[in-house]
Amino acid sequence: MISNRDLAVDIFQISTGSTEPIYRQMVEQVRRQILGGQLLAGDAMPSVREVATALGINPMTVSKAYSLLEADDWLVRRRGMGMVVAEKTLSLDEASSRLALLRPSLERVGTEAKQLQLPAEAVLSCLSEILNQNDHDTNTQK
Amino acid sequence: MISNRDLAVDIFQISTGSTEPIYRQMVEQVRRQILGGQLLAGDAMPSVREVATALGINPMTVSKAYSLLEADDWLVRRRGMGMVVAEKTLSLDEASSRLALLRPSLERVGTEAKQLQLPAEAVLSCLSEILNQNDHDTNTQK
Amino acid sequence: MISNRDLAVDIFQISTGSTEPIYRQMVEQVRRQILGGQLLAGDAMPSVREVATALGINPMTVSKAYSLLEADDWLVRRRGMGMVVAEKTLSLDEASSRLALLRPSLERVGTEAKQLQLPAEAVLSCLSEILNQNDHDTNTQK
Amino acid sequence: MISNRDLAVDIFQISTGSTEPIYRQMVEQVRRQILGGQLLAGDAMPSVREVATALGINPMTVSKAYSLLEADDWLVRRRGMGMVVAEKTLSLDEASSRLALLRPSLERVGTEAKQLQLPAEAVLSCLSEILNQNDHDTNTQK
DNA sequence: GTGGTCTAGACCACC
DNA sequence: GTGGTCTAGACCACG
Repeated sequence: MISNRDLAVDIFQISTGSTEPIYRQMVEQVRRQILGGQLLAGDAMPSVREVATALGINPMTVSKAYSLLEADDWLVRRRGMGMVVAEKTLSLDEASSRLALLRPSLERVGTEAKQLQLPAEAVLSCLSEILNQNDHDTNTQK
Repeated sequence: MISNRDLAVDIFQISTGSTEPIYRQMVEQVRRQILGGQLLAGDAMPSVREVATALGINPMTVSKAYSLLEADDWLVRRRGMGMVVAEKTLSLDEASSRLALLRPSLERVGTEAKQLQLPAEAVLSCLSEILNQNDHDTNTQK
Repeated sequence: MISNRDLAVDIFQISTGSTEPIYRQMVEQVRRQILGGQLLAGDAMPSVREVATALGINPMTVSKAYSLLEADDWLVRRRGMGMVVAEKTLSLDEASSRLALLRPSLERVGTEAKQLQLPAEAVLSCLSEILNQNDHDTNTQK
Repeated sequence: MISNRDLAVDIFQISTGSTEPIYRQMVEQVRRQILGGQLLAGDAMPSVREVATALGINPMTVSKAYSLLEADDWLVRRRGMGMVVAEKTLSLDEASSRLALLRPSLERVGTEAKQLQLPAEAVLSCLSEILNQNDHDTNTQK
């Protein structure tokens, strides 16, 4: 069995050291997981308090992220029953569409690699390694 | 001939929309270009005013970035001659060392790709394309 | 001369007794005043702190309203220089379009009047009186 | 014949999307209908369960509204017979008195119309249309 | 139990 | 000076 606490930890990977605000990290992660299909329409999100205690952050920070996601129709509020993943009209089944969402981060890597004068092969093999590691994690986790 | 204005544009790629503070973007970019060898010890940096007008940002922001770079011994202030790239004792000739600096960005791509459920091949080929494009730009630009 | 404090009081008419949250009242009022033409693209909004002290509410409440307005592209944030009315692509010059925005409130009046069994003439003459009073205020104020 | 389910739908016009709490919407609507004479002393109210299922809301919400109405002597609890409209000592036969209860909503329309820069005639004709539509509904319904 | 609102106060980033 | 973020804690509305 998976507790709600684990659910919160599973959904959110927060890095407090980043300049990216916590609430924004949460918003982006939920968006991507909805688009990626890990979070399906109707899935219940862990409650504000659960997430807050699991991640050791303030409930209002979580609430802010949830509110923004609700305002953009990614989540729906069920009165007194928490937040649920909304049914998005737009579907991004096509991997190519989802790839477009990754592009800004890839271009960031591109400029950084260029400035560091790194050969393309080195960068690609390093990324390949990271991606395979992720797959491995996912598989063993199942 | 290349004006200083062009130089400023060449060195700094600022995105005002990002949550990443402008001054930090500038600091990181100079650091990487020194490590990568685009900026060599003794090279003159464009003046605060030139950078500010070229990029349309506040001179104090540029000044802050320069001050931080000076405090970390990446730049040296030459009286009457503006800022100059310092001679760093530590060298990162090894590409592997410089690759380590790129690693955080690569891991960010990794987690985003995983959340978007994107296949590794698609991500790698897209990045490969971006890296080659950059090389091409550099070549034709020369 | 008009102080910024007066500006804040002029733009925002907050009723703390209402069930409508303060920040939402503010959002709606700014939206209507942009649509109505009282607030023009480029106009500077009073600062968060000014509004907060003028209305006697918490700065974060004002900030929340401003953030929501920014998220919906009604306001634009000028770094370090406060918020400014955005240039909306959509124009609602037509009074008929703006009337549509008033419709929910009118229908509320309709159901309430029906439940109170009030004759249409009485309701209309009362509203007419209120509207003329407003015009009068505006004229004498000029 | 009119079922109790229809009765519930007839008495209560609930908008779940509103910021106005559901129970308060219910309280206000019952009050207005008693003052307006649609609900007469001795009339039986539909049961909590009937209202809840008819409107698709939580029974506790209905119960809360009824309790508040009872506390304010608008309804009386008859053992085994549910809630019944009370005999109010105060009477608001005069339309002018009941009009006063509508005034807050009318003033809200006034401020919104002013902010939207709408001409009085347009607002009045739109409201007139709505009021006539209501009358028409009532007549044909009978 | 759920989320929402508001307050008070601290600290940061940017101009 | 500007707005932004986060925390801590109280209270409300709803189920």
